[in-house]
Amino acid sequence: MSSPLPEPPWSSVPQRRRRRQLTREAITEAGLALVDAEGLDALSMRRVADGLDVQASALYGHVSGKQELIQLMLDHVALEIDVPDPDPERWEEQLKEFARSARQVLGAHRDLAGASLANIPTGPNMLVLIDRVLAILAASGLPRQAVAYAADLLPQFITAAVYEESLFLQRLEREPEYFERIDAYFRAAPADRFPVLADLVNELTSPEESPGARFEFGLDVIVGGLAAMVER
Amino acid sequence: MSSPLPEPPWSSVPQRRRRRQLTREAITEAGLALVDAEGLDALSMRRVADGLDVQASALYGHVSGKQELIQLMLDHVALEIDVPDPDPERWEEQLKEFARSARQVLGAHRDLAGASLANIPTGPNMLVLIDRVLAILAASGLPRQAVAYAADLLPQFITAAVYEESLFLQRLEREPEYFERIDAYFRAAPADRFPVLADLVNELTSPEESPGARFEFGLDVIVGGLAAMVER
DNA sequence: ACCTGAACACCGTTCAAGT
DNA sequence: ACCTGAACACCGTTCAAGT
Repeated sequence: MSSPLPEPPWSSVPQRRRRRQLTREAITEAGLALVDAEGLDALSMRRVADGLDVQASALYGHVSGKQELIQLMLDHVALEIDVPDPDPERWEEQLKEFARSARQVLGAHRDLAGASLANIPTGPNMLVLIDRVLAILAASGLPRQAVAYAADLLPQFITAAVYEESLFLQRLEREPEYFERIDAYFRAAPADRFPVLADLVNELTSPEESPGARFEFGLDVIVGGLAAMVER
Repeated sequence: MSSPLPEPPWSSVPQRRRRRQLTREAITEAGLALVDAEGLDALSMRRVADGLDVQASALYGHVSGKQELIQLMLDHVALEIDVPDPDPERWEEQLKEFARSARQVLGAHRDLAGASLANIPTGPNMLVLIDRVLAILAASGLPRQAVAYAADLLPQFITAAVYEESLFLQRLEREPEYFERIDAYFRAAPADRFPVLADLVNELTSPEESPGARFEFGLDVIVGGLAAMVER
């Protein structure tokens, strides 16, 4: 058998090399880039692989599957959320500061929040986040079981609220007349069959008077409800 | 050409006829039966069609697609949710009665609640539901904008809470040792890096002392938070 | 009018084969 | 050790063709 010929000098050109080594981090960031660009529905192992110039099956050497990829993405994002160090005098405002930071960070990744609802995140960064939120709650004077439940309720509210906001924004983006359509739908509800709805149609359909007013309302309700439970 | 032969008497046997006419209602119920049996992930146009002994493409003569099917399923379920007639003296307890009924009805259909988060339902039965919940809120003395926002917040809480409960139950069903795994995971968190979490690990991992205690806590927080906003 | 059959453009995941 | 290529068992949706 003849020895293989040496590679001619121009042969290295066509094989465009991958920009970076395939790692869990690279895969995670490619997944986030995809969600940022096109939303959660577009997230597939095949398209993440495309973004890294590899075959989908190559990803399985680094992550166990789509579920783990989503967990890695959520944990990556969790790192950016700010939680203040506990100050027992200001626990209510501090919970709101955490919630606003979480809303901003999560909201920057389209409807990624939906993945957080479907797939309760438990990565290392998420543990740190929970510990820091628990610290604020523990300084509130709430009973211990209430502290534990509140650490579940508040993130659940944040995630659900951000998810619905982002779905709304995404839909508006893809279908600019969407707002007018649901507006018209509510206004078309006959007052004899839907008396209260008809009476409140302006409040139900009017845009938020300030950005995040609806989110701030939910925050006021929940933090206010917790404050009412503090034993005095 | 020869005339076609008459059908022999035994030929009608093998063509097993469909049990009922294909209608939106039949499709909706087949979808619910599938979700009840196997959960939201198993819901596909092809499998719904299988359950009705038709091809998937046949469904598109009755519903515009999977999104509309989900809307029909949610609206079908909404009909079963009880909302009391408004009594201004009891608005707080009445909101809780609605929430408990919604939890029970939604929770009976596995993780269908997830579809309600992803796909904000707006069918006719849902409109009636919103009108009736708004009626209770309108009798509370809350400001009008707060009434409108609360009619969003409360269902959002219910849906998110039921969704997470059902995902947990579903996971327990498929992986009976799941509870012990997350239990061990939380207990393994080192106290020097997660001091508050380690301190509260019993409260975080212990099962609910009574069924729905976690749901009732969220309900207390939200309804209590709303009560604190009533102008007096 | 309503359903079938085939097709199109996708999925997640596995696994033998290559290098 | 790590990636490719091919395969398996699925998706939602469209559309010409049948009855």
